[in-house]
Amino acid sequence: MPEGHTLHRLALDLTQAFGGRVVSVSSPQGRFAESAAQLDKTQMIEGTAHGKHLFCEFDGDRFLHIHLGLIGSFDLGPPQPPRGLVRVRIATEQAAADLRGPQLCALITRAEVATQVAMLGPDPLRADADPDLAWHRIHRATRPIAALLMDQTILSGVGNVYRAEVLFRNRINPHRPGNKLIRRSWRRIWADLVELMPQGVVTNRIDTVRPEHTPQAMGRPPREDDHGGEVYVYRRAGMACLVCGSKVRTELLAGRNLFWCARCQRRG
DNA sequence: CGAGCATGGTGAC
DNA sequence: TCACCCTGCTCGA
Repeated sequence: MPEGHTLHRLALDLTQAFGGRVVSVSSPQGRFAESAAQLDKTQMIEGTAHGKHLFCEFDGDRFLHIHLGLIGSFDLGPPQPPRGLVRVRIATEQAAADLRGPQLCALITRAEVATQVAMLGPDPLRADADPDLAWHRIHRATRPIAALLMDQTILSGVGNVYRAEVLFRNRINPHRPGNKLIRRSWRRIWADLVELMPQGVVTNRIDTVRPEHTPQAMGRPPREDDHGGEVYVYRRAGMACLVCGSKVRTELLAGRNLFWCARCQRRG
C-alpha cells in the first residue's frame, strides 16, 4: 500500500475526518499508551504528508509522526471494535482511524518535524517541490537511476511500484548511472511523477497503463493485478510486455525487486 | 500450521 | 550488503 500517494491521501482523509475536532486517542495494543494519553481529548489540527512521512498536528505544537514502512496500515472508517494489533486509534463519534504495524509512530515537536522534512528530497506531490534539487545529486551520482529514485533523500515519495513504472513509461534503462542520465530524461521522469502521483491520491491506487496500451485497446483479455492497479511491469516478471511482447525481466536492485522490459527501456 | 512474501527503512559489520 | 523490525495475507504441506 504505502508509497507517497497513500500518505498524502491519508493526510487529506484524516484532516477531513478529524481536523479542528477534539478527538479520542488511544492505544488498544498498548505500545503507544503513554503518548496516546497525552493527546487524548485534545484538538487535532490537520494531517500533512512529506514523501512517505505523515504528520498529524495536535493542539499545542504536538505532532504524531507516522511512517507506515512496508507493512503498516492506517484505516479510516466508522468506529468498530479494534481488530488485530492496533497501535493507535484516533476517533470521534462518527469515525475511527486505526494504525497497525507502523515502522515509526512517535510524538514529536514542530522543530523535530522540520528536521525530518529537511532530510527529504523534493516530493512530486508537493507544490513547493524543486526538481532541480534532485537533479543536482542525480547527475553526480554513479548509482543506477533505479536506485536513486528509491533514495528518499534525493526525492521523496517514490517506492518500488512508481520507480519501475515511471522508468518503463519513459523508456529509460533502469541501470543507467545517474551521471550518465541526460537531463531530458530526468525532466521526463519528474513531469511524469507529477502527473501520475496525484492520480494515485485521487484513486488511492497506482495505475500507470496508458489508454492505448490497455488490454482492450491491444485486443487482449482484461486483467487485474493483485496489488490493485493496472501497471506495465511491476510484478509481471516473465509475462509479456504490454507494448512489445518480450518477457518482462526482474532482478534485485537496491535491495528490492526491480521489473523492466529490456527491449522497451533503452534510453539514457 | 509454518514459510514466505509485501508498495520500507534502519543499524551493524 | 545483510539481519532485522512491524503485521497480515497466501500458499503448500
